Amino acid sequence: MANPHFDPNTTPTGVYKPGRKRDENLQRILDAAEEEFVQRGYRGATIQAIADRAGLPKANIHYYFKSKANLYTSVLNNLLDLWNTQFSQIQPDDDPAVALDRFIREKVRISYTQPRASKLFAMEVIAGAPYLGSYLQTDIRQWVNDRAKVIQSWVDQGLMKTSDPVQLIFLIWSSTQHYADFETQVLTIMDQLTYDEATIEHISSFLSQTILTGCGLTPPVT
Amino acid sequence: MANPHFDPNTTPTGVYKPGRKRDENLQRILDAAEEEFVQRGYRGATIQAIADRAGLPKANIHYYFKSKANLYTSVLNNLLDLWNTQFSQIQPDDDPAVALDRFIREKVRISYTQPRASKLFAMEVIAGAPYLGSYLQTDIRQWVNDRAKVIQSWVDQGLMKTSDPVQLIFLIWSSTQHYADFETQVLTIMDQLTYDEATIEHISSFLSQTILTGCGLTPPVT
DNA sequence: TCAAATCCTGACCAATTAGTCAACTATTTA
DNA sequence: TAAATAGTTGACTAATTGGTCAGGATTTGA
Repeated sequence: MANPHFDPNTTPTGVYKPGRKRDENLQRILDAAEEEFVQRGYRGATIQAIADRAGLPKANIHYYFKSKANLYTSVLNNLLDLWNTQFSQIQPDDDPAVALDRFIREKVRISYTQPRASKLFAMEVIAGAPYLGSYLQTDIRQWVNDRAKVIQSWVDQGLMKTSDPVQLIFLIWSSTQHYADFETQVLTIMDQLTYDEATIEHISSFLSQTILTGCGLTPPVT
Repeated sequence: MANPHFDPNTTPTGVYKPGRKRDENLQRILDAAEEEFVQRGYRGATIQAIADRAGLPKANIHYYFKSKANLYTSVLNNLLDLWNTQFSQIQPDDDPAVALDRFIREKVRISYTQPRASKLFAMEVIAGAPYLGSYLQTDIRQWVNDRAKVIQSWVDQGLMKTSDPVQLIFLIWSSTQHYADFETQVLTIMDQLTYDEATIEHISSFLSQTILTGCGLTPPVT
């Protein structure tokens, strides 16, 4: 069959038939594309470079993704999916010290295991979020507001102190994200080639200790 | 004279003669280039787009900068210069609460007045710092280590607590930088179009309050 | 087994890219 | 004023870009 352009989740006939090399190739391409987009930005990344990295001919990329924009949004959607399934919820009847400590540790761990996802998200937002704009206005805004309400309920119950739950989320967000996004700088300054388990534990404990104390909480013993 | 390529700080004959339209054009180009590099990345930015933004013909850009790489490094150097002249020193005999509060406020203010410089630096580091590598290993590493030593001396004097001065600098760095780099996201979530003086004051106070308390300090009254 | 479905890819194309250059104008200076 | 210097720019080039396409190879299922 001639090559009709199609959505990455459907086959040329529009009927999804799993298996074959499809899944494997899709993953290779998405993986290569993520790395190229992080290193070069959307416009700077080339299909040819993505193809080379994936070990496939360029035309094969266009067999799976109808355009560069389509490939990019697929990578971004992958990232947001991963992200939505990684973080525990926080609840008004949780112990704030335990819940915030767990959140900080989860976030640092993701910076360690999925640094490219963090970096790609950062690149996109810094560039003005041309492809993510609607997510920021709906999903992410909702995500922050929901958590801010829980934190406010803890404050109202007299369990912790903070003058602005939204800024507290930004503080946790930025300080943890930093270890992924500024990996190059952090590792250079810390004289290390890569993060290891001990470093991750050290960073998590430092951030948990400092931020929780800053909110009048006693960090849980771990 | 035919157009010899030359360093942005020398004229075609290699003898600097100030004045004329030179300085004005250089500034227009550097300004336009900074914006394009932030929005599109190094590889994604085009000389044509920079020329259009600066209101000059493309060939004129190449009259002032011999190559795209030369223009990019000029923009980066501009950024590092600005940055080196903006921050107060901190000293072992300073009051840590006052010094850290001032540092946090200076850093937030620069995120507000110079967001593009912060963003460009972030893009470069996220992409792996291909053009900044040596600065990270020398200047910036030194900058962090010097300040870490001062903080450690405060800890040793019993004036404050922190388990790791380097991580504390990262915490201040990341949480303040966040308001420049993630401007788009922060403004969306906070339901604002731009930062204003009141917001900057609110953010600075929140960060100072939380981080200083986290280090066992009492934030100075402002 | 064999036809349909899926997958693969070299060759091609129009548009865009960074960079060049020669010919020009404008300004300075002696 | 005239020669030297500085600044300007349209037209060009070779290389690269995202995307197309025809035709072939491989896999599947009835």
